[in-house]
Amino acid sequence: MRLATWNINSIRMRVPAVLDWLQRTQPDVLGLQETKVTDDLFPGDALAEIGYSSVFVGGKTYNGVALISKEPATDVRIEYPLADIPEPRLISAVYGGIRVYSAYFPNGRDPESEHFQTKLAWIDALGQLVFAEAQEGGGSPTPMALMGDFNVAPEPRDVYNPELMEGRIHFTAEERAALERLRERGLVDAFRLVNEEPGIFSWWDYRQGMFRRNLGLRIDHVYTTADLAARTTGAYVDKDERRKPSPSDHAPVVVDFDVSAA
DNA sequence: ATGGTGGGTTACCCA
Repeated sequence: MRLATWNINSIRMRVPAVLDWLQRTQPDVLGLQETKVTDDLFPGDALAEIGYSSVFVGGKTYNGVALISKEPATDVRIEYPLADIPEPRLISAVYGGIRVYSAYFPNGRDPESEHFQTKLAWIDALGQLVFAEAQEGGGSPTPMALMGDFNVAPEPRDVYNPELMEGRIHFTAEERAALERLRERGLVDAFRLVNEEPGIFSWWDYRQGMFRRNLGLRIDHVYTTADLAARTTGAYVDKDERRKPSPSDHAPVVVDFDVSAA
């Protein structure tokens, strides 16, 4: 099973890029963030023409998330407001018995701002929600893949200059601790199970030639429950996509799982 | 410390 996550920074600006990428990459499920489109204008028809079905929730100008899949989604949940943030930042659905989330974590803006505290509260509320959903029904927990733009670089090897970035937005101790709490509860950074090198990033600021100089952050993640993580077979960031004309500021992150005997 | 770039029902916007 191939899962992918991509902050697309306007789906309408990049319909041809998404169609081309899907056809070349063939993910089973792609989570998109920052679709920046109302539901009536989501390009579901163009995706359906290449064999992908879509579920989505969005709004004008900001935010918006979607799940694009080969097999139709079941038990779709549009999950907001979360922690009192009334923005479409979370959607999930079940594919092959796995609940897959596309999540757009709040940016936080500045560690001194109220938006930063709201971000931390949102992450903790997300943790409460996903584990509660996994336990529904009382039997064995539903396997899960929580993927999206987390807006947090979890470790020093995930930022281009740990000393410079320490304490700045996306790399504060508080944000790292919030992700650590997700991992302590059983989620695993599947990417890092198979790809341990430093200097692998998923986002580069549009400004100051940051991409050209490879000054970025790894803030887009695929966190899975341990049962699924144990089946991780590969992971990569599709940096070529960020090189193209008019790219999103994020590159797609792809993680493969062998679920054949699951 | 600032601003650079780029998205979008172009805003004292947000990333």
